[in-house]
Amino acid sequence: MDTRSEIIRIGDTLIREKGYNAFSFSDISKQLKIKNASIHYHFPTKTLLGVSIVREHIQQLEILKQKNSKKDPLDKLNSFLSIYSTARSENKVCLVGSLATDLYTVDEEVQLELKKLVTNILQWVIEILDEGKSKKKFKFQIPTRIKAIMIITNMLASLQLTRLTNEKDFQQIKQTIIKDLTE
Amino acid sequence: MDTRSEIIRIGDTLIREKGYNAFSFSDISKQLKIKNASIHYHFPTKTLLGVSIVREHIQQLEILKQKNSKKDPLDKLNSFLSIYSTARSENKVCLVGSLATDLYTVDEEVQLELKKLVTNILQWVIEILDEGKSKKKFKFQIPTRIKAIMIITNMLASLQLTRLTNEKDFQQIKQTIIKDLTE
DNA sequence: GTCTATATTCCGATAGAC
DNA sequence: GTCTATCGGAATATAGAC
Repeated sequence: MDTRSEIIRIGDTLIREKGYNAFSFSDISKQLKIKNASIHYHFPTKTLLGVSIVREHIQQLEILKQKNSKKDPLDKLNSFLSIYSTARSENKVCLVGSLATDLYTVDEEVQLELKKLVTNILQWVIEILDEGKSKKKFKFQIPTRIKAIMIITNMLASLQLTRLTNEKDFQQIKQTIIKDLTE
Repeated sequence: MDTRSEIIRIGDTLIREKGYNAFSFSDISKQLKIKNASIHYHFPTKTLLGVSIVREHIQQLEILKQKNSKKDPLDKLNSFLSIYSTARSENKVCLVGSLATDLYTVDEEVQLELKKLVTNILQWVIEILDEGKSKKKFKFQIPTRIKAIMIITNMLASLQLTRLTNEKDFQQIKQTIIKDLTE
């Protein structure tokens, strides 16, 4: 893979393992076995790297949406929830959760890109829930936006909380979300 | 108030506004208008300050539990949820969420103290839910532990997510949690 | 595109005077 | 308990050689 993509990949991992303010260009350069200054060639500032990492998530989400566009609502929901399952298995939190706690320490460019990501995620989950409801696959009584946010917050914070409790809790919560919608 | 308590109070605010790795002893000393070295007299290391901040939350939780011990389950639940409402109104996230994302960058003493706090929070919510169910005040069909975690994750992540969406979402989620349990 | 070398700033922490 | 002064280290970032 090209160096630029590798830097984004490693930076993403570091943000989600340790947090934005805890990782340095030096952490990345050691893993890539190149020097600090070489990272700055690809990303002159940490802010530009941060924006690129968030942008990568927006692009990956778009790809996942496309892949699922012909599937039924339950498959779409499972695809969405699998994002968090993958993170859980790697003991990472999600990018939104990690950057939200550090929000007021990152430059405005990163904040704005993160808002775009959140908007896109929320929009997709709302679409999935609305489609599921109109096709009689999902049942829920509250506004779709609130239902969507409550599913997202369950998953987002489960990644954080089950670092401190029990990994099994995460799987049960995921199953409960699906059961709650489909029964 | 004594300097030691003020340091804990300011440190707590900084962790929940900006994150553990983004705040420095210098931030605290500027606010208190004393010098950096004076902070180190009260807390020789950042880790000791971190542990003291988490411990303060454990103590405040215990006080809140005591205050509510004679009240009915719905009042207890409202008291618990009000912790997050207060945080939301100050645009802070909760301590658990903030430190969970930075978990692998803090010393083991802080991690262990945070686990104690999480255990205590979870235990209290489980007690409230069990009492509410046995007194026919609350209805829910899933294991109490899972229900408790899902309520906690809704609130914890709402503080983070609504930094990026809309503050009104937070209030609706809180109301939905109560409605879901009581209807 | 990667390197060496360096500038600058900030951080956690300590010694010792008052 | 607070101060001045300072150490050692690490961070972001840049200049210029290869």
